[in-house]
Amino acid sequence: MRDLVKAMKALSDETRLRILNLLLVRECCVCEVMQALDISQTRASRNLSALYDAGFLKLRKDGLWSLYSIDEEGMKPYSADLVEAVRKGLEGNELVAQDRERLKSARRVGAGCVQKCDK
Amino acid sequence: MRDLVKAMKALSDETRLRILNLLLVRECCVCEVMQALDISQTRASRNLSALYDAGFLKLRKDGLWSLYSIDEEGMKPYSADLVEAVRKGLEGNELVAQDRERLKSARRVGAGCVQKCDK
DNA sequence: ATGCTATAAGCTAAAATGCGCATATAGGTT
DNA sequence: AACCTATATGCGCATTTTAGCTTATAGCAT
Repeated sequence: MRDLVKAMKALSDETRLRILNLLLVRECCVCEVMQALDISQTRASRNLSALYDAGFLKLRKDGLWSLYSIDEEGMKPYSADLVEAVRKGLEGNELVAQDRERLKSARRVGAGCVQKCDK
Repeated sequence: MRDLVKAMKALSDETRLRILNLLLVRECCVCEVMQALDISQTRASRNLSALYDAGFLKLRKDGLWSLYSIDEEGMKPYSADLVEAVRKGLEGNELVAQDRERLKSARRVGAGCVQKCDK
């Protein structure tokens, strides 16, 4: 029950739903999320952590980068249903479409991305 | 998006998950929920309203009683998925099993139920 | 009409949450 | 070594949420 409530809480925030939407496209590092959603580093990192703690994401380190992606295999069965419901619920939404669009031009290789992008 | 967040928020609370669990068994009035979960009238009423506002429930009035039930037909497709995920997520949980058990002895016909049960 | 009952709603305090600022950590480069 | 960069975290504050107490509303009975 505790875990279920935690999972639901993780999904009951617009920023985190937008992040999940990005990760439904592909694995992302924190600074790509910052760029695509146009949010601060703190905000991106904290909300990614929340989704991770709730069991939706897995984390892979590559040098300086933390690469988050949806943990298809590892997550609980009901969590997979929740992700599917989110996917359905976000379908046709204007904002998340823009986020996906911006993700295309987001770059992991940017020098000083964090300092430039943070607000 | 707003609606999806609202739906998730509605499900990100233990009391409301327990209420949903009761309604998965059958239609309930507020005072049956009070009895089954052993919670106050205010708490039962407020949390039922939250689930209703989020689009999960329908309401039927019968004299003094407000009868809430899961709005299978009326709810959005993704909401049905969410309810299914909750059902799965609560499976085997001790507390919700007890709640279901207590629901069996909860009575809508009790005289002065609210005054007696409230805490 | 009055009285009783089930539910809803206003007000309030307590608790939880979100996020910015600053700082810490850790991997990379020179 | 010193320095830069991506990410994580402690702290504080503002906002939101929860739930109790009280009161209001509305249906039923007498």
